[in-house]
Amino acid sequence: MRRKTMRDVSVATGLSTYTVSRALSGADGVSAESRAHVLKVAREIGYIPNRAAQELRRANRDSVAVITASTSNSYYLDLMEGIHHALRSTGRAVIVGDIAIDGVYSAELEDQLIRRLIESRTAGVIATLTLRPENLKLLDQWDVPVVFVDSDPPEGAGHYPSVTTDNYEASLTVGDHIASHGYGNWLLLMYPEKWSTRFERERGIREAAAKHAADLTVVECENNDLAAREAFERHIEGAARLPDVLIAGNNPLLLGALKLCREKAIGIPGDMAVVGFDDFAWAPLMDPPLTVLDEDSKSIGGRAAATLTAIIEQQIESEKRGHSTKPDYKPEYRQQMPARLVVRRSCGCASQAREES
Amino acid sequence: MRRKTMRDVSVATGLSTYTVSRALSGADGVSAESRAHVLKVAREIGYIPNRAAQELRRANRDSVAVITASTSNSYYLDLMEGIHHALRSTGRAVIVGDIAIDGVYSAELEDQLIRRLIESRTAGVIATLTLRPENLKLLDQWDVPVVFVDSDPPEGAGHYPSVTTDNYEASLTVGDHIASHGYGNWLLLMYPEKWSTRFERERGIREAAAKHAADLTVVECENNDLAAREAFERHIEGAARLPDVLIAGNNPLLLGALKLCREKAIGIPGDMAVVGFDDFAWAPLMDPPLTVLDEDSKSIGGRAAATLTAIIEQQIESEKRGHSTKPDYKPEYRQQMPARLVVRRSCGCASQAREES
DNA sequence: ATGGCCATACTAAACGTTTAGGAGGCAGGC
DNA sequence: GCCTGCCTCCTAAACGTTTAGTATGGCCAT
Repeated sequence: MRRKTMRDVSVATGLSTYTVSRALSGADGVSAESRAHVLKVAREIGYIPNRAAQELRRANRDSVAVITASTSNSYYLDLMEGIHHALRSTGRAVIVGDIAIDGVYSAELEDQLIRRLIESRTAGVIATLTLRPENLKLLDQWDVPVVFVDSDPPEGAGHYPSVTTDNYEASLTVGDHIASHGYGNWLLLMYPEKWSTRFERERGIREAAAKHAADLTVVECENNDLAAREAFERHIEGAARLPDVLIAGNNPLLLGALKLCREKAIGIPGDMAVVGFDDFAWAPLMDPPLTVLDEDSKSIGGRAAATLTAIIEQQIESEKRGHSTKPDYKPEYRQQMPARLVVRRSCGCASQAREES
Repeated sequence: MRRKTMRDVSVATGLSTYTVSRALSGADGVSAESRAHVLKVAREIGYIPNRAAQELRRANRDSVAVITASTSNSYYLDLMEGIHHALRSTGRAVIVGDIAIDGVYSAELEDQLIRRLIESRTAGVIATLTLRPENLKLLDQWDVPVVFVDSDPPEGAGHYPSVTTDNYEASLTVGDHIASHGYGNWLLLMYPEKWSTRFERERGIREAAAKHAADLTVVECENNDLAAREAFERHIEGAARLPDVLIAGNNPLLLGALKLCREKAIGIPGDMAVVGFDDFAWAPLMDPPLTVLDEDSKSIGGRAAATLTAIIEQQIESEKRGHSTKPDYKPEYRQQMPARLVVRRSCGCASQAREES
């Protein structure tokens, strides 16, 4: 059975493709009867429009891309849920582009993906990591709006919208809390700078350490649990004694470190306290329950998607009026969401019993 | 700056669009010099092809969609990683369509998504749940191949490819293991039938219970932790005593049940043993470490993507030869992957010490 | 010379929509 | 009767590619 085109509907109804098009799209210039007739016939013969043709003709872009690298971190799930949820009502499809190979970021993949997104005239991009400046420039040339989520634009592109946790504030909170336990020897386990949340998180912890006169060591490793485990092991083998407290930069790193603790029978919080970033479903059930800094990933994702949608809509509007078609990045699109310290027991707090489930 | 089209390259090189097209696509019929010249000029003026036009003209579909519902289950992460990994080399983009609203499957959303996928002439579909028969028929009419992953085709569509864990075998293994502990009173907590893995899992457990003369109760709840918690609570309130062992149908349900155990101070495995389906990163670190049936989600995802790719390629081949363009579903595309019981301590096994990290 | 063959390149017609520019008909006001 | 304005609908030209059909020139064998 040959695919039905608009011409088929046109022939079957005896109306021109003009009328069919207007009827199906809900535009005016068509009588109520004609419209009803067209809709009926279209349904009967199983006509489904061809988006490639639509897009070509009206030069409208209608899907949104999310760029991720290494989604092994479970907070991506919430982020994605937030994004999907917010985008649902706009009718835009979500294209997920992962630019990591076996968990490691690849610049080449990033270039390929960006090119591909431009080829398919993507309506907008949500980036979960800092993009290369060349690629950002390319997207700008093609008027594709970009919103950074839980990450920042590259150096010198500060006007781009971004939705992040207020990581600096958050880290200060973490630092203050562990200082309140009297720990003087801190170890911060951190992922690479490619994920730019590192800057503010590290700055906050450093500042808190200085404020509370604590010794701070920062250890960097790749963004996955195996690397974290190894880096942590190397560190404690080289050190005279265990740190008082381990601060894990995110979940995969926390996992790696805890695996080593389990293996080496390092008691938590007895031998060493532990604090992490990003809450996750199983944290309250761990042994001991983990104290973590919770960011509301779902809201962050939703907010980012909503911001992107607003920019796209505004762009479409101004295009209609013949104005510039560059995305309009308003300062208020740079948003920081508060985080919340979820105190459980791994930090050394006694029996914070049952907080939220 | 106006967007560059192929015509611009044509003018700038003094060659026809025919030559430019062939040069860029790497087809023959173009001299080496011309090709080099075209490539150089195209790069210089910043030409990027328009996919809508390409797709329209060559009627080729080139992205692949993954249909999910409620991705709160973390095994989706591995599944997706496998899919992305396998699809990377094919150059096909991945479109993720989530058809759940606030964690609950929506048929209406399914219909919308399917229509949209046909509109954009998607090359193929990976479904993580059983689709509605109407939608499957629609996809078939439009020659869009579908592969089910960790789920089955609907009734009467048994010839569709699917990649699943051998859930029946797996459940028998689980049943045998818990029977070996001497438990005689089993509780199975299960998600709705919309996720079709339920059938085989339940069948296996039922059969094992019968074989070992154990009492089995099956409790159904929505596919999320809150619902599981509530259903489990209602059950134990209505029952004379705790079951000897709780078998959780998947991770979210396991999480919900464990939360209640923690709250009610139900000791595991002392008061009640626990076994789950689907391993996850934190399971070995739980208190006690969880005994679960591990399915290799990443491989399953990869296998499904590879199968789909094979079908698509074959379809393109046969189209070239003017043959039928229906997807060719070979029987061997129905694949079952073995699962592996990861014995830790929640089942009652003593100190299975340190298995894989 | 002539014819055949190959490599290279061009022209123009698609692909399936949307939409600018009109055409026709009808109603109302002069 | 004629003009004007308003609906409704049509014709035909885009949108940016790919490709069938064709042309040109060079080379080689006859």
